Order: sequence, then structure tokens, then C-alpha cells
Amino acid sequence: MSPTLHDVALVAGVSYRTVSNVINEHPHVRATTRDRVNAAIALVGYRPNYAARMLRLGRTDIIRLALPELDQPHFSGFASRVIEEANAQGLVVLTEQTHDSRPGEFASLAATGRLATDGLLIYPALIEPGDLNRILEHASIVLLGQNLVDDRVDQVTLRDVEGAEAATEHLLMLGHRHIAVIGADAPLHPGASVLRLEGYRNALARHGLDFDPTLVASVDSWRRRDGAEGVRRLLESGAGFSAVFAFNDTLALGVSYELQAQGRKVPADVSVVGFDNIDDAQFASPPLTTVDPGWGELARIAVETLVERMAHPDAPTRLLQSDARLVERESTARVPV
Amino acid sequence: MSPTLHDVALVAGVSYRTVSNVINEHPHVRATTRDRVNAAIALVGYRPNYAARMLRLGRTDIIRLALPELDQPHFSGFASRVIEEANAQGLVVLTEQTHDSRPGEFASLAATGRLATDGLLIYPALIEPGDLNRILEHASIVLLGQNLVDDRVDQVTLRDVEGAEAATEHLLMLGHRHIAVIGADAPLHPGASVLRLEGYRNALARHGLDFDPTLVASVDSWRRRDGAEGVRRLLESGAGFSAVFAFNDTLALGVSYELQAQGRKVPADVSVVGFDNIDDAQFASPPLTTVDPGWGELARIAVETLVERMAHPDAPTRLLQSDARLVERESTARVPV
DNA sequence: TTGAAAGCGCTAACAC
DNA sequence: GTGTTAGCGCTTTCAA
Repeated sequence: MSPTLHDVALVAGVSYRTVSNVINEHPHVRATTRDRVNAAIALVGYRPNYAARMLRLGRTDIIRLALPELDQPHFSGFASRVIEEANAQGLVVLTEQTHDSRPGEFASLAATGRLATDGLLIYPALIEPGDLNRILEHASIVLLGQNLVDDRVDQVTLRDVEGAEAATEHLLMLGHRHIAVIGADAPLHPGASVLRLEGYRNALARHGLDFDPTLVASVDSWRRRDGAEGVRRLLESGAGFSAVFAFNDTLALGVSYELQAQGRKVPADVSVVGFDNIDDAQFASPPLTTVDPGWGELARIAVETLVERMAHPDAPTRLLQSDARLVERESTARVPV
Repeated sequence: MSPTLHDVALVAGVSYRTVSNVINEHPHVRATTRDRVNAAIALVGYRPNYAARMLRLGRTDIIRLALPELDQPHFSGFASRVIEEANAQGLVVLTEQTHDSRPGEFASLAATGRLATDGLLIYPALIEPGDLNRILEHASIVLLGQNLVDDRVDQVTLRDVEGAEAATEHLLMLGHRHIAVIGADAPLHPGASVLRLEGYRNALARHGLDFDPTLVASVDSWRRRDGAEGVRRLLESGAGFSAVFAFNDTLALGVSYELQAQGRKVPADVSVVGFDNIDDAQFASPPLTTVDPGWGELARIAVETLVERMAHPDAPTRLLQSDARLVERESTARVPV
């Protein structure tokens, strides 16, 4: 058994209470006593039992982060920043993967609160408002991403629509009139795929262009292979396009790869624009034009919001968003004449 | 205050003990009693207090995973798998980043054990044997990666030397005689950069070739920009080479990008081989030949080893390794004549 | 400034 | 099969 406060007190020749005071840096301890206690702590190798402290304080200083998949660049980058932000606030992060499944997400939600007052940051894919009912009363939750409008919960989201508008607008400005879309109807990204499509259509409409469904490739997921497959299908269908808007960078890199594999030059023959501004985008060949939706800012805001929610469970809920901006690189060019 | 076992017992009209039996699925509970208790649990909205349970059981079912950086493909892929393996064992994972700094790693080590008997998986960069002394007695630790030979601790590592030999051997078999190396002396990867260089030299020696230090590029880190910079320096130095072995895939993708940006064709002019087999490698242009060091296997072994260590603190320590194999793709070809 | 002691919610040894 | 109860290690109220 590892030593307890009691053992330390015995060795130091003081009371239980005094040792606790020293550990918690309470002010009213004489310096000599403090030194004696610290010496005793070192001597017996005392380390506090955090489970006992948690029980006593009703507070764990652990938050939970539930993402669909850690093994995707935009999510791992986000997780990395969340961990940093949380640590800065004295919190540690328990990471979970929902694998885009309803049961997975639900398990996360249901387990929330098991560590007393700790909070949950969850990036929902398949959660619906009804799922939240039983959870909300006993847990601090912040929803990430979009996909759910429910003013009983704090939400911290990207500006998907505005970002997609900016991407499309950029291509339109370059003279493109037939812009393919890769990444629609992704079952694992229901919110984002709808909103980014909406942004695309908005931009088209603003330029008086009709929406052409034959230029839209649906995909299973948003990985490279899906991007490659999507654009291949589009090419085979004979649909004519001079530019592609892929709903995330990973898709876009797959698209760019496949186009070049099929002998189309990027951007000379086809322009490609992505979404997320992952680290890899700038070192792709060619470097990828993309939308930076502000993942870093999102992480900061998310942790801040959760911390405030834990501190004030009854404060009004909020919807906060990070800022999106276009990052021009070399995968986009004027439409070929 | 949220309801406790006591509240449930009151509502169900049974004792404290019986409720606990139901929750922990003890066998000796009559079905009707169980139903009544479950109804009461649902009614009052009872959820177990895990801090209390941890305190009572002296066990948290939380393990800690400390990696240099989550935002690197090989680490995030590894973390993702560790989380899955741990979940399968009924454990959850607290993720931390050491940022390759001695203080960061040390903080992780020092904090270990604060959650009672939980264990720590740590990928050490700058830890030395002496750092472990004070920790070992009260914590279950498994060291990941290489970088430390210390038989007081379980270690689960990649086969860096063998992997690097395979990569170099592959290039030698293709007729290359001037093989550049990118990634040496990386301060953040002290173990891996030494071992992979060792593998490279072994393969060279086996073919009777001298080691040429002017073909070795040292780098600050193992990100794309470092790969790009490294190969640029080498080109500027006028050193002649027909192939590049980069110490990881991210470096290799940076190398491949830079070579092509400078008008050298890959693999027609220069072959490139990487290390890690990250997801991106197969969709790069050209798809990257690389070494798959078995990250997935590593995750499985690591969790298994930690679980066994937690169960048997006094069992003899072990050194386990995953298997490395070469994955041939299109970034390597016979030496140009 | 320090000591004594209650009690956080739970599990399980012990009774019946 | 169910009830009673000690005690896990800590923080903190109350007293001295």
C-alpha cells in the first residue's frame, strides 16, 4: 500500500490536518512545520490519491474529447490543440473515438458525468436532439462541428457554408463555370456535407448559374481513396468540368492524385480546391488551394466554452464560430481557354 | 446533488447492498428484486459515482498515453489504435503530448500513479535511465519506440535498424550506389535517427560500399518542410545521388515534393523511399515506397503488455518488437543509366 | 497555528 | 437472497 497522509503525519510528528494544509498550500502553516512535513513527504514517498480527492471535491479535472476518428489530419490536429488548451487550464483530456457510429457517440454521452462534474467535448456525426435529453441535466457538454441546432447546448462550429462559398467563389472568379463537387452525401459527415454543398450552391446562384447534379459526386467517406474514386467516376461519366471543389483536403489530395494519374494536369487542365488547410496541403504537388476554417481557434473556443459551462451550469447557452478564410496556393488557375 | 445508491434503495424499498449487487451484476439477486431496483434507478436517474468506485477499488481503469505530438500521422494513427485496443480491454485513455521536451516527459512520468494503479504508455524522446528511478516503484510503465535500453521497464519498439536496412537494401538492389539520407541527428528523434542511420550503414557495408557523410542531411525535425529543406541543401551542395532514403514518410513526401519542384523526376531521376507507411504514402504522387514498421501491431502489443504489467507488477520485464516490411510502390526505380 | 472527526459514495466482508 | 456496516484517502468544519 502506498503511504497516506496519515503516514506522513506520523513521521513528521504533526497532525493529519497539517499535512493536508501543506499539500494544498494553505497559508497558515509555520515555515518550520512546512519544512518538516515536506521532508516527511519525501522520506516516505507520499503521493496524493487523486481518486480520494475527486470523491471529496466532487471534481475530477478531466474532460472527455469524443471525435469520430483520431486518424484523420484535421481531427488529430484539432485534438492536439484541445489537449494543449485544456492543459493550460489545468485539465487533462480523455480521448475517445466514436467511429461515426450512433452507438459509439451514444456511449460517450451516456458515460458522461460518470466522473462527477467533468465535461464532454463531442463532435457529433449522427446524434439527434432527442439523444441529448437524458444527458443534459447532469453533464456539461459542448457540441463541436455543426449538424445540430439545439439551443439547450453550447455549440462551437466551423463556418462551413461561408467557407464553401469562398472556395466556390474563388473558382468562379477564375472563370470556371463547370465546377465539380466531391464529397456530397457522406454518411459520416452528414452536417458538413450538407452545409458545404449549400455554400457551393449559394455561390453558384449568386453568379446566376444553375446547379448541375451530374457534377456532384457522392462518397462513402472523406478519405483519399474516396476522392480518387469520386473524380474517376465523374470522368467516366463524361461530365465536363474544369474545376473541382472537394469537401475536405484529404479528398482533394485524392482527387489531385487521380487527375494526374489519368494525365490531367493540375491546375492547367483542372483546378482543385479543398477544405481544412491541413498541414499536408501546402506540401502537396501542386500545393493545394484550400479553405482554412480555423481549427486552432475552434479548439481554443471549445475548451473555453466548456470550462465556463462547467463553472456556470445555468448560464445561457451559446453558439460560437471560428473564422474561415481562403488560402490560395497552386492547385487553382484561370479556366483553360 | 445527484442521487446515490441510498436514494435508489429508499425508492426500491430494498437495502443499500442489494442495489449495489444489482449494479455490479452479482449473481444472487432475485429477478423481481432486480427489476424493482432497475426501475428505481431509472426513476431517480441514478448514475454511479466513479470517483467513489475508484477510491474503493483502488483502480481507475484509465491509462495514460504520452506521445511527443499527436499531430503527426504516424503518432495519430498509433494513438487511434491504442485507444481502440484499450477500450476493448475496458480501459479508457488519457492522452498527453510531451512535445519532445524533457520537462514534458518528466511531468508525465511524475504524475503517473496519481490515479492509483493506472498505467502509462510513453514514447520517450529525451528520457534517460536515471529519470526512471523514482517512478518505477509505484507505476506501471511501458516504454514505446526505442531510445532506451533499461531492463527495469517493459519496452515495445519498432525494428528501426532492420527496417532501415530493408529500405537501403531495396535501393541497392535497384542499382543505386549514391544514396542520400535525410533526417539524421534529429534532436526530437534521437533514438530513431541513430538506429535508422545504423541500418543504412549496415546495408551499405554489406555491399562493400563506403559511408559518405556528405550524402547525409541532418534536420531539426521530421516534418515535410524539413525533408524539403534537407534535399535542397544536398542539391545545392553539389553532392551526386540517384536515390534518397528519408527517415520517415513525412520527410519523404517533403523530399519528393521538393525534387519535383526543382525539376527532378521521381523516380526517373531520383528514387525516394520513406519509413512508417502512413496513410498518405500510397496516395502521394508518385505513391511512396516505404517501410511499414507495424504501428498497428505495436499498439496492440503495447496495450497488452501494459495490462499484464498492471496485473503482475513483479513479473520479469520484456522487450517486444513489431515486424517491419518493405512496401514497394512507385517512387523507386532502377538507377538511371 | 494545529488537532479531532465527519463524511464524500461506494464495495464487500460478515451476519442473518 | 438480503441487510448492516467498516473503511478506501482525502478535505474541511469546528474546537482548542
